[in-house]
Amino acid sequence: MDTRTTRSRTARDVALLAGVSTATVSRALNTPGTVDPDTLKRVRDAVKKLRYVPHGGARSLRSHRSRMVGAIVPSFDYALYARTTSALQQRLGEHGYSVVLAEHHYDLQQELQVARQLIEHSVDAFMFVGVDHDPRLFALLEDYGRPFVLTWGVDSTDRHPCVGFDNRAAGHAIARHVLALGHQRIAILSAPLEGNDRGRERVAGFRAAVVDARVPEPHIEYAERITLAAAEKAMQRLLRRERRPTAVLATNDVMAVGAMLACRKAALRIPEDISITGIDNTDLGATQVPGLTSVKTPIVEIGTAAAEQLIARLEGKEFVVNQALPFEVVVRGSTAPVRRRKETP
Amino acid sequence: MDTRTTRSRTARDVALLAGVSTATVSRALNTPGTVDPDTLKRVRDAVKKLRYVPHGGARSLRSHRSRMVGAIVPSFDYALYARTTSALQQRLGEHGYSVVLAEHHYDLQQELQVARQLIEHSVDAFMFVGVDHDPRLFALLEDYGRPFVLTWGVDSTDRHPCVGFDNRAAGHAIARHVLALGHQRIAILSAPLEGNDRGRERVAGFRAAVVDARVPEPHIEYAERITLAAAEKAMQRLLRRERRPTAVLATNDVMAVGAMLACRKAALRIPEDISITGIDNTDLGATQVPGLTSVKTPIVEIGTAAAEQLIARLEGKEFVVNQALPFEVVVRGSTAPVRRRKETP
DNA sequence: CTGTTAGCGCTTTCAT
DNA sequence: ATGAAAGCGCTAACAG
Repeated sequence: MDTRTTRSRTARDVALLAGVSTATVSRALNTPGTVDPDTLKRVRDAVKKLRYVPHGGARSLRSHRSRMVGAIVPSFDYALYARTTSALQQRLGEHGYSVVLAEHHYDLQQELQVARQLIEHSVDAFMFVGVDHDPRLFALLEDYGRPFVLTWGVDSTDRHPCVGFDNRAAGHAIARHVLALGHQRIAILSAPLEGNDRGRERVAGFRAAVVDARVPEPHIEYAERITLAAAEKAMQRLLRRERRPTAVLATNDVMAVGAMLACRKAALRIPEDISITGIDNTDLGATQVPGLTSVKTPIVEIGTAAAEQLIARLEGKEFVVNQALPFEVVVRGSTAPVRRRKETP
Repeated sequence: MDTRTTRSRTARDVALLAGVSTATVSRALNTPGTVDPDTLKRVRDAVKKLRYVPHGGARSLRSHRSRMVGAIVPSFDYALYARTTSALQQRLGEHGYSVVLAEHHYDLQQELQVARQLIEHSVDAFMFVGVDHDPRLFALLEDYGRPFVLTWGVDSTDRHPCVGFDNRAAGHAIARHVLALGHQRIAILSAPLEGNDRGRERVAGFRAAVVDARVPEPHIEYAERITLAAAEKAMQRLLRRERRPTAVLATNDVMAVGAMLACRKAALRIPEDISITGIDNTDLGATQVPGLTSVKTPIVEIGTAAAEQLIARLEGKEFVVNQALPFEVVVRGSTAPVRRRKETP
């Protein structure tokens, strides 16, 4: 018995068995239409019999294409980017592409590092989350001629292809909802904003709406990480301040649900004592009691559209450079009209 | 300007600039200890200057190693496997490995298909979820000499390396908790069990505990998919049956929270009218009111341990073949002692 | 439609 | 410690 760790068959083995040349094996596999049906069958039988799997490395070495796409996301927690990636993978899979996935934990340096690693593994194209990145990342991609698509945001400067939605507008929309309910003492509960342009835009949208409404400048409290525990702590800090807000705008659902947890522990009633909003419309928020008012963002659609754009580009077809997908405010029980001043001490 | 899509530099370019041979460039990169410090510096400078990234395909073609590991999971939804994979990636990343991720949506045929695709992309090793797989999968892995680790379960037959926990024991433990509260009319709310040995084991554990307690055989209601909506529907079917159960054991937290949603709509009080349990101890369950009683499973630990096992094997070191990690019942407000018969019509 | 040939970029002997 | 040379498995270019 052969004891080597890898004992793969090669195109030569298949060629020998089928009585053809390796070139014909290659054609049978890649452009079956150009091969005689009889020959094709013999090759396919040989492939099956030998359990032949071609060597992608050799293929990409020769053809400069690997049929792999890299997806680099901030984090897999809370299923948000995981679901976008899942949609991406699904659509790309239909076209014979595999997806190589990596996280950078909101560290744009690490993002660059990881991208380099994936270029080394010959991925043909990239999906990134967010529009702000290390300039060296763009230089690298340009250098190695790798197409890419930025997601979860829209590039206002139109410099790079992207598929996402207007995070600022989303923040603005949900803040408008809260303002329309009469709230004047509004606070913002934010995820860390380093390397997180989505969060920054959302906060900017919140503030713009509040300022436009001539309501006092909102206090911003930052959580140390995007986790329920960190959000809860930040909310507790917020509640310890002088004048408690009547409404809290959180930059995403995790922050918002963390805020809800803090309110429960502080025996504050939602929405009677305080209104809370999230963004992203996750199951986590939707299943709370009361349900979390949030913005439904195009989580899955982004993945599908990004895949389609990349496929188009890789196949040299036309594509829409800048795609802004729609979002929608979803009102649930966590927001209500503000109560009379005297009732909230 | 060069208009080719890929204009990568090669080891030759680096060699020329550094005034050495390509062999030395290779050594400088892979075994820096065997190269003269001066030469090493010249090579490294050249690498940096040219923004040289080696071609992984060529490397794996020659060296039979790609430093990529494939992780094939059922699904990214609900962050469960995503978090395991995240831990896997983190640990593997520290050792210079990248992770290629793929889903199979509980279809073991597709799993086989995807594995073949990843072998084509030369991944060095695999992580799979669950212990039951298509026999052809194992044949393929054997054939191509790829080490693998099965996760999220333990292989009772000891045939394959695995890192997980005893799902049957987990189901048994939480069922014991419910039985100890005096429940006698117990129902099981199950995820689809096709291609899902974790679910099957959990259900088996539930049943064993119930049967041992000489309590009537539990009715099993199946959801069509692992989603909140499908779970809610299944629970509604359960509630329409003749004698409503006083406790429902769900095979995971998503099923359990879906059950909670159905109870809310039916105006059933939890836990006064009905007790509900999950498994996996997710944030989704923990943040419900009342909190979901569940089993805390080693979600992250599985990923880390799987990574460590694979690294050990890839580096030819000793490793523990069969790792069973601990779990723990977490009691929250969704379970309570059964009420007197007459109070539940 | 099919075979021959060359070579992608790298690592690995084997020399020195 | 370094270089020369061979070749991993595949596909593209060219001939027939």
